[in-house]
Amino acid sequence: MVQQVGNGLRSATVRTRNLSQILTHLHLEGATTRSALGEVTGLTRSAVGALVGELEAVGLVRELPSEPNGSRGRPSPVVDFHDGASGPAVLAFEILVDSMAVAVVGLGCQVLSEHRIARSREQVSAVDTVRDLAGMAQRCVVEAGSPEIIGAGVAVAGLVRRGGEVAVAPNLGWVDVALAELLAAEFADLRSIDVGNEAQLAALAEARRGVAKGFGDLIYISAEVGIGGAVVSAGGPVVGHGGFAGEVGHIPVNPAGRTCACGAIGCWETEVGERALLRRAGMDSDGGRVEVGRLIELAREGDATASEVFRETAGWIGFGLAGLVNVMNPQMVVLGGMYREAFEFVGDVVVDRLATRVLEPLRKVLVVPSSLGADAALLGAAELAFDRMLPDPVRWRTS
Amino acid sequence: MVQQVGNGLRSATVRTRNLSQILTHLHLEGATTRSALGEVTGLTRSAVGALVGELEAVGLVRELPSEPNGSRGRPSPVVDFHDGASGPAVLAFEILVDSMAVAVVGLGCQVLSEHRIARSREQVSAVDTVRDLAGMAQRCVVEAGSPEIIGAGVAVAGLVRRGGEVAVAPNLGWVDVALAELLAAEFADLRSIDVGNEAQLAALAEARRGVAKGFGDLIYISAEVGIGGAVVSAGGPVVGHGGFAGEVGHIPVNPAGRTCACGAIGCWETEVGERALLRRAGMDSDGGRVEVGRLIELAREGDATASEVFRETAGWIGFGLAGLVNVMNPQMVVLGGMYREAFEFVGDVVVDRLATRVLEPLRKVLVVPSSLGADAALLGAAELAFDRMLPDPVRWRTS
DNA sequence: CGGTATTTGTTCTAGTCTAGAACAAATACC
DNA sequence: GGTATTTGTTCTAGACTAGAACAAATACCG
Repeated sequence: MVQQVGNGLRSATVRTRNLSQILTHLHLEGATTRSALGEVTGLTRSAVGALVGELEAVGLVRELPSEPNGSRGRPSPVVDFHDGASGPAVLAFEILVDSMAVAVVGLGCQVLSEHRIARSREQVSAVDTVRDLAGMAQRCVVEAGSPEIIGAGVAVAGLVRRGGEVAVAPNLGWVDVALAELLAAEFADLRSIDVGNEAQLAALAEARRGVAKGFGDLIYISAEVGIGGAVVSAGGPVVGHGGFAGEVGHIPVNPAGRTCACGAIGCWETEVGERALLRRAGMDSDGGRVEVGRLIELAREGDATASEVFRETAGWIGFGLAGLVNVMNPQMVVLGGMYREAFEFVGDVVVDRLATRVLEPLRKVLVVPSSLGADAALLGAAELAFDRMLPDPVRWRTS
Repeated sequence: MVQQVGNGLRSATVRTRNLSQILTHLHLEGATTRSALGEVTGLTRSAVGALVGELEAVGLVRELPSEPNGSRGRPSPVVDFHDGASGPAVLAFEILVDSMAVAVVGLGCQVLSEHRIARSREQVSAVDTVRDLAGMAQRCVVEAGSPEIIGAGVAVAGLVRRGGEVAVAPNLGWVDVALAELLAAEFADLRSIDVGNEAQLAALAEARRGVAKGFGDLIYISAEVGIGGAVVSAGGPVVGHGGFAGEVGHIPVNPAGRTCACGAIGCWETEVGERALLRRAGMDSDGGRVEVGRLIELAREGDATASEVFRETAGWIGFGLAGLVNVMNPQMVVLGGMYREAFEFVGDVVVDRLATRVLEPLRKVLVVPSSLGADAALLGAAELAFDRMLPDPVRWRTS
């Protein structure tokens, strides 16, 4: 246990934590009654009343008039967030290899507006990317009704340091990009800008609002141009010392395998990446998302070659996942990106492979497609932004 | 973030957390002054005085008279634990394939007495094992001066469920053993008995008191009969959904490899386990610890074959570790067991292999031998026991 | 339709716990 | 011996919730 200096508790801490617990519960679980909030927190009715009163006073929540609910006793009023632009919101940004997205998101992860654009895989500089995002963001904010923006989160396809710099994003052609600073220059009023890796943020979103909600231990596999991943353990992200955890594409799986783009031989990505899939199908390895879509369509049409390609690839997916499952002991593996699209052609083989390669006590692991799909990383970016405010919501709101 | 019901804070929580923070700090960092405890916690002198007073009143700490320390100002008294049997202690048990150990351990992980015995690899039943441990424990307690025993921790070479049952320990021949219950039957007065995997507990000990102290993200490799491992992330253990995380020996590294004892093909253990090492050296694969010791001696004497065997094996160690490092992004990898003994013959090659196979931003990872050595798991078991009491020490002490 | 039962909101006081001021004590320095 | 500095002790103020008492709002029952 890493101990932090200066963490002695005091009355003010009590208040702050209780306010945070109530707001966080509403953020994750949705509107609920004051009475239920008492049960959730274990606090008395008077304490909950005062805490909700304070959150309401600073405009973070609203109390709806109580209505009869068919049971005896005084009905309890419902505590909810404000609709739309009446409450605070965050900006969520997503920068992938062939697309960019911006959303304005309110508490409860209410998407107030969202814009997504495709772009070519030609590598665009960070400066140009941020300029484009700024334009999209302005339009998004206006379209959302110009809510108060309290922060921003950014999901990037690359390795992101804890401080928010993009150390390297090979498929974007970026090295040592201070992305948070570039965005801060465009959005001078933002109080916080946090940057994270897209797979880690997608995992965060699936754990809170997607297929993995309620699962404290999971692995998320992001299969876009590269193979990325993320681990959630005991409800929290495993980011590692530098923030770079999750590079599952570079797990060595075959000492006699192919040379990877990273320079090593036999990485998992050389067997299950987009290029590997297309190569195995005898298609243009550089065919990108379009060719992958074609392959999926061929498989849906019953094309034997396409089906066999997915079967073989699924074997390798299972091969690499077996190691991850043996090491991390997750409840669930969530497949995103192209393996979410192709889940029907790979799911069973992956499960079979895990059944033979994972130790028996660890074998009860669910393998599922992402439910948030293309929005996973964007919602994760929004959560990242909210996580700055939720620990001390009233202070954030009043300063 | 997984939210827990009933976690509202109140005045009593403030007191409990502050008492815990002080005692935990002393447990991990050793005796220090009241004034320094004020700096550590951020609390006022009067608050710290009252908290230390309460810990002293229940016999958990003692305040040594202050002495001039050469600087101006009133010297601050030192807060320390009681010596030896005057303070509370825990029982630490360790059950490996060819040895058993028991220790009596006081706060601050002061080993008051320790007994360790070798035993054959013939599989001994859990019931017989516990009976033997009970005898050892009684002798240990007496030898330690019969301190008050407040709990017990057990490190086992096997897969341990969160609830403390040994799901399977292949090398012990155990399946579904309720070890905590067996021990509870022998030690009716114990307030708690917690069981954990030996690699996870060794990692805990190294992170708190060993070579990895202060490192929040690390990987521990236990190389005994089998290859086990553990991950510590952000200062906390990664145990996974069922508590079974860390089975690094069964990471698949070679699809064309050998059949593992677990039934799969190409597991890491088939290339870096004890039997693999001995096989590669042309020795008796069942030669065990003695033959490994001989191989190390041969290498020390300059035997070219022995050195080459270690070099080749180190390549495989690095091959598998590269995946772990890419996924977990640790600051440090700690090698225990036989690779701690043989570190001088494997360390450099492991580092070289990581340098070529780990992504550049993740490459700054230290590879070091365990400093706690054979005691690591035992001390980890003691920490496990203390972790039951430390969150609410006064309640533990007075009820 | 009035009385009863139940559940929750509001008001208020009691209690816990630390913050911080004021003064005391114990040192080193001049 | 006086001054400066640091920390301990004592005490009151303030923050915050616990919980009692009463009020309000419902459903149920005869």
